[in-house]
Amino acid sequence: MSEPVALDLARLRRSCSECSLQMLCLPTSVDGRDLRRLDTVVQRRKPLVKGESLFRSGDPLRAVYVASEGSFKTVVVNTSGEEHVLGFHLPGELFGLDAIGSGHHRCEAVAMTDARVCELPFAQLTSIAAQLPSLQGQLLRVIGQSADRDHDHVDLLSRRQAGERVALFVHSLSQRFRRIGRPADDFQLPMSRDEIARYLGLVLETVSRGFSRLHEDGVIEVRGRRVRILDEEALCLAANGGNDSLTPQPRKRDRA
Amino acid sequence: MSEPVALDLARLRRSCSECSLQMLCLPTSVDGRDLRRLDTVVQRRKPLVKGESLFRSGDPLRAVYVASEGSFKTVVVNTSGEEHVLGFHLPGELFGLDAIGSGHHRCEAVAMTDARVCELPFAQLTSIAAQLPSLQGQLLRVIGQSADRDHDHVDLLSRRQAGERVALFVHSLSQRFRRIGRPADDFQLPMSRDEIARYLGLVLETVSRGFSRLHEDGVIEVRGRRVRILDEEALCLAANGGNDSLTPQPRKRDRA
DNA sequence: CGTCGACTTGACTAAAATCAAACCCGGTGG
DNA sequence: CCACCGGGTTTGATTTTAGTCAAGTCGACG
Repeated sequence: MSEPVALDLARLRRSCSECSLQMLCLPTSVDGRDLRRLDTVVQRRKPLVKGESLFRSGDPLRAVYVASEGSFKTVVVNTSGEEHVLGFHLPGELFGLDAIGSGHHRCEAVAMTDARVCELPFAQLTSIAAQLPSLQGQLLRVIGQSADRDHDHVDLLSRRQAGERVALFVHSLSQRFRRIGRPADDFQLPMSRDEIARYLGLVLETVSRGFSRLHEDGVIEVRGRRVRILDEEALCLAANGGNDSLTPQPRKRDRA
Repeated sequence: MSEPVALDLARLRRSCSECSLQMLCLPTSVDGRDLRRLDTVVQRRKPLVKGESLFRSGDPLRAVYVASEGSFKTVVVNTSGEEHVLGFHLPGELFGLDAIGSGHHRCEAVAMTDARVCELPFAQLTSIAAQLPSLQGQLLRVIGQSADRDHDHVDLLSRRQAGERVALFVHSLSQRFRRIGRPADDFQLPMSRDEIARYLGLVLETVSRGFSRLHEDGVIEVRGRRVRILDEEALCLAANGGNDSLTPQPRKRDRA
């Protein structure tokens, strides 16, 4: 009975090895038949090119998604035509959950780079979850984690100082890179300054100045979208309003 | 077969008639035995006095809550000691879902007025949901709606102009009052200016000025916490950056 | 090698935070 | 009944901050 299970596990792990959904796709206690059934749910999708939309505001909830390659942003455009970025989604992070409440997507998902996604049809997912308690639990947890990210976003937006927002953004992005198994102190930003700005509730110039400031304070190294974290502790400090000490007086002081 | 069901429904409806969880507690297609089982989950809790906490940051997930009387706020205090308000919870609105992702609460829930809550132990809720597909669906939906509220909050915080945030806040609060069966154009705010400010990412003086401005523009009537909406359309307009037209030039113009 | 888009930097302006003073209102006690 | 708190709120004057406008710079790509 455990022979075919091992095979299925190996295959699934191979296809989703870097995926945040491992814990969703591979509940700890499921037998071979369940696993095989689960396997049928995950669908490969054709690749998307940079700028292409995966779903749009108003689309009915069909599936939730995970990028296996590339990154996405979810955005809303308000009545005045401004675009707000609700979230960034790195490879391996689940997104598209925004439609669960109403049955329709409230935002648009756009590929920030060429990308490839796995699609999990929602109806099938829930119907299988109904028969598989461990999957139900995992599903709830993953949804909850997505809500946690929204809370982090709110926390970010509530910071008064623009510099704090930028620092916290860099730091949390770093953490997320670590979680998906990539270097946390040296990475390439998949998004533009403008997109960061629309995520942080700032304008792009202010974001740029934030990066520059962190750079000249020796906290990070920035060249365009390439970021390297030199002093994580200082970064945390800067994210919590502690960077006053670095260039304290606005008076004519070079540094230290 | 339909006789005993009708009785249970009547009793449940009576106890939760104003409750947003009606659709969770009363799935459309459940038989009498299921209903009775669900009934056992909901627990009445002793009343809380103003300022009392229902749960604190770090507490393990035990239950989710609905106030039957009174209102709550959920807050986080960051490292610098500032308190951010993550959400306001009117009677009938579900809260406490923030712990689903990690198993621990990430924020603190405080009664803004004397209050009374219903408690839904989470473990029981999910185990029953596992046997009751319609309840599982309702549970997901309610969680999704909670995420929708977070998105609205993000949307609010992304607005550039302080006036827009205040206007949008008043408007969305008005909608929520309507949904719980209270007058949407004449209500008492359960929270202070300071709490609103911490929710909107502003300082209390700015919030106060926002209210005053809406008042003198004839959009709402404000006296302390009493709010009456005079012109809903103008309120929506103000929430979307359209109130420039009311007092356009900063030059020395009295009004119209 | 030139062009274009993304990013940086600077000077100025608009907006919100801060600091500080009144105000209003509900409650208390003379 | 009225004087007097005291908290929450409003309002005003000033300072700080981020937004705006406008040049530049950098780098990728044809």
